[in-house]
Amino acid sequence: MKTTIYDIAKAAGVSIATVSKVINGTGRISTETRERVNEIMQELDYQPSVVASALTGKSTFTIGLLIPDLANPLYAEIARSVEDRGRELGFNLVMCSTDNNPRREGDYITFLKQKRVDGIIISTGVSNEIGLKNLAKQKIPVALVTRDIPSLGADSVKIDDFLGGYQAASHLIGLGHRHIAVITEDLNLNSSKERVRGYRYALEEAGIDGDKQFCVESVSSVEEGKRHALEMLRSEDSPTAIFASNDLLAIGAVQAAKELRLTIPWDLSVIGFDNTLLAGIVDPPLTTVAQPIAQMGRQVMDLIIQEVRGQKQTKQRIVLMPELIVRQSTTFPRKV
Amino acid sequence: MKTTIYDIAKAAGVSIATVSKVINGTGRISTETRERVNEIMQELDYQPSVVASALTGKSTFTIGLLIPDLANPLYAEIARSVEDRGRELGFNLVMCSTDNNPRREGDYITFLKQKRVDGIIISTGVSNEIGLKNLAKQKIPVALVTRDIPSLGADSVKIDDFLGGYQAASHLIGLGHRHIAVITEDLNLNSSKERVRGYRYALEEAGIDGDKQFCVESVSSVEEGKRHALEMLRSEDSPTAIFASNDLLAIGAVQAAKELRLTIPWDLSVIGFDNTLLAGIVDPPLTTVAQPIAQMGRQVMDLIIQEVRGQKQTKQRIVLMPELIVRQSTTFPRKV
DNA sequence: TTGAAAGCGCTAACAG
DNA sequence: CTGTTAGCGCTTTCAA
Repeated sequence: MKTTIYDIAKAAGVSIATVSKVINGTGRISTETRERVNEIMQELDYQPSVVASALTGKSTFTIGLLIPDLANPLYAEIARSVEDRGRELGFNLVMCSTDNNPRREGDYITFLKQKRVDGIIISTGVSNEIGLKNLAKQKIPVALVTRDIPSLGADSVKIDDFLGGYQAASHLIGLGHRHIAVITEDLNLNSSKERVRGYRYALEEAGIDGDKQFCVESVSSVEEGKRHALEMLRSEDSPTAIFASNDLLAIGAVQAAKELRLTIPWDLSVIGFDNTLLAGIVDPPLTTVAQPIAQMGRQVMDLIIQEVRGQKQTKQRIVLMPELIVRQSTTFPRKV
Repeated sequence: MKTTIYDIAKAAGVSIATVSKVINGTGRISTETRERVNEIMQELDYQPSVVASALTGKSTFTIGLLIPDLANPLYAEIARSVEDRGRELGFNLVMCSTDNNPRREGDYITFLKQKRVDGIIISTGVSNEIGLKNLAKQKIPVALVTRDIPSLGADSVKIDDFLGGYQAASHLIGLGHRHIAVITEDLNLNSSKERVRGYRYALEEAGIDGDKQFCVESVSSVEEGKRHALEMLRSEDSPTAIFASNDLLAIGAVQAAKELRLTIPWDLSVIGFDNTLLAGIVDPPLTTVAQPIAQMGRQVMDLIIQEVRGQKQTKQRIVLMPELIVRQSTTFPRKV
């Protein structure tokens, strides 16, 4: 049998109440008994059950994290930073990869509710908002990273996607590009939409007709990015630069260019988004718009824990600035 | 207040025992009452508390996963497949990135014990074996992926690392290489040791003196791999090929070669290990030894769940075969 | 400073 | 087929 608080109490010759108090540092206990109890707990390798303690109304000390796909480096990196901050604060993370599948999302949310997690962090794509609103109604703390759902009124941490798109396009325009295509992830995502909007804004500012540029929506994967890029590059008026709304797609574009024997950046400039591990590894290294991933993960965890602890009166929306990282996949256009 | 089994019982005009039975499908309940109870649970959006149910001795339906680093694609991919199988079976995963830090490992194990997880899957590096043996003593199911600790006698799923190393070296030797350096991860890891052993075996078989080859131990990262490769390549008798014990290190080697203006594979062949997402993305695409990651994740989860359910009498060690994936980072040596 | 006892939400005999 | 009841391990008044 697992050793319980009763075993400790008996061995120490005190009541379970006393043991409970020394565990939690509550009430007033004589140094003497405290020490004795502590020793005994050590000896018996006693681990208080958070299951039992949670049943009495305390925290479960676990947070759920919903992301599209753990195998996608962006989300793995986010998860890692969230996990780290959680550990520092004494909370564990249960991982939920949804593949942006609303059904799976729902299933996970149900699981998490049944487990009575203290809060849920959401970074997943096209959330079934109904489910989320329900959470809010049930007073389960929710926080968003990487995205925001304005109508939800939840804590959130994200970058200014509009600005990111703007920076990317401006960089290209500054280099002299006038014919800039975009491959974007699902436009139902606010973040994607904003990135494209920023891009368009930069175009307009430069007097370029945005409507005449290629703009395709793509599933977020290297293969699909490649497929779309190939199509673009094979067309009559192929672009001199491609702005991809994330690194995966950008890498697809790079591969497409190679397949067509185009040299990057001379024959084609490519700019990505996110600055994941991958961006530094492709050849040539990818110019991209960086999200401060580590910081974002840390901050959402902080937000949600504050919420859990009831230390917060107001929700907050934190917006961080993206940063253009210039590497070697962009340069001035060779052709006019 | 959260709705409880009592609320349902009252609303349905039955006892909580009855409700419990319909929830769990135990006992004999009339179709009529079952339906009524089910309806009410729906209406009230009732979620049975696994916290409470766990306290009565049932499962917590959560498994802990210890890995070195979630941000490392290999482990992210493993985690993903473990997670997927878990979901199918009704289990959640709590993520623990240890950075191979024994202290952190210990902390996580303590957390997991307190949460009363049903089992722990371990893929982390230099585990403090004492902690693990303790788990076994406390009858907490443990399973290993990617690695094995013979003295532990636990379930495990891994590939034949020796064979993998042998395949890698044989491939290179077959191409005509005679001067093959190796950059390996921490040799305290059994898997690394085996890979190197396999490599040496192939060398001997071909009558090559293994002792005269470079062999450096490196921290597992692109940067460190690069640093070591640079050193090798700058030396007098630089190798014509490098065998790296994982893709990260291999990529470092690729970058080193580029920095020295060596063309891969013509001036230098590089072969990696693991076949992560990265292998297909570097330029040139990496020849590497693949681990069947998805399958491994699935199988450990299966093993540990069987253990949890008490459906197993004997532990088992599952050894899968690695597979050489030839891409474009290897060819015959140009220089003699 | 300590302890007795009620209760958290649910399961599992055991009775009816 | 259904209900009563005694726990599961811990927290928290409330007395002592």
